[in-house]
Amino acid sequence: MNPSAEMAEVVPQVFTISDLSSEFELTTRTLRFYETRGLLEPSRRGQTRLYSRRDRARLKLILQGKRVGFSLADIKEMLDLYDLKDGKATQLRVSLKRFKERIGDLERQKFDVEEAIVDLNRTCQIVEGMLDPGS
Amino acid sequence: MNPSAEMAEVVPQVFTISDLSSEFELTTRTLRFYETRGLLEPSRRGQTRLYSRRDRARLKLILQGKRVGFSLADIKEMLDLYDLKDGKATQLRVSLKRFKERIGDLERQKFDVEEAIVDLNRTCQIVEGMLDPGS
DNA sequence: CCTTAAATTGACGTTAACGTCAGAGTAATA
DNA sequence: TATTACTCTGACGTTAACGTCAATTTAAGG
Repeated sequence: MNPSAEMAEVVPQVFTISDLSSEFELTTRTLRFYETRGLLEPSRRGQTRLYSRRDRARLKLILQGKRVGFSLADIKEMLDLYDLKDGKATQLRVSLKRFKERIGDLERQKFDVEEAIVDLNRTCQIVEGMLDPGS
Repeated sequence: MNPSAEMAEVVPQVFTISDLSSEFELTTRTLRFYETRGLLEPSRRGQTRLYSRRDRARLKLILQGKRVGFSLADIKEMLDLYDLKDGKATQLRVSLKRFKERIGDLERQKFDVEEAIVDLNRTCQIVEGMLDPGS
């Protein structure tokens, strides 16, 4: 009745919540939180969550998304898109569009940060001038 | 009894809350909020707030601080430092230190953003490869 | 003086992404 | 089997920087 999980399993096929939390340095609270937000849906053995390798892969995608600044809501939408197996190309195109938009945002962000740096450097020079004995 | 404010005042000496809110494109709520946080303390005519040119100057500093990413709490501390007239050089040195720390933060931020951009560009290329008719 | 426009305070709401208990059940180990 | 060690759910808390009423007061203009 359960063709998998009864053969040899040298490589972990399932993970507990603390396996994943320690592997990715997240709290268990975070993993459960992601679940309530629909980003993960591990199976259960009784009450206890069992994460599959697929769940783990999704988690990796989630963290990648976070690293580049997507919100959890954005990430969920994109993950959901990938789950729709049909029209895959369309889904990819949708995500691609999002990615490029995000790159645009990031570049604006970079610009702002650069401006702020210039600004602050200028201010520093002024202040240093005020502190400078020669004047 | 009031040596100023009774002579010629071609240049506005006082500002209402809406003067400042429209000049700097803030809501009046924001100005009152800054006051509750101790960033501003305009005088009153009855209940009504009257902002002096000095208040306006402080507001400018607040907005500059915000632009480069300081929190309101940071800004308050620095403004308070400037108000202590003695040991001015020391105060300046303190602020200067803050500024440089902030520049460090900003540079790290810039680095992260750049990394994210690279990351996303890589991902885009992969996805584009998947969409590309030529395998 | 009357009307309308502007100002006031206070209290509660918002958003994101979790943190922090609390109380209770369950799994692994000696 | 006892004792840890882990897990579960649910509810409320947190942080920043304001936004959004609501009920009143006050100011300005004709």
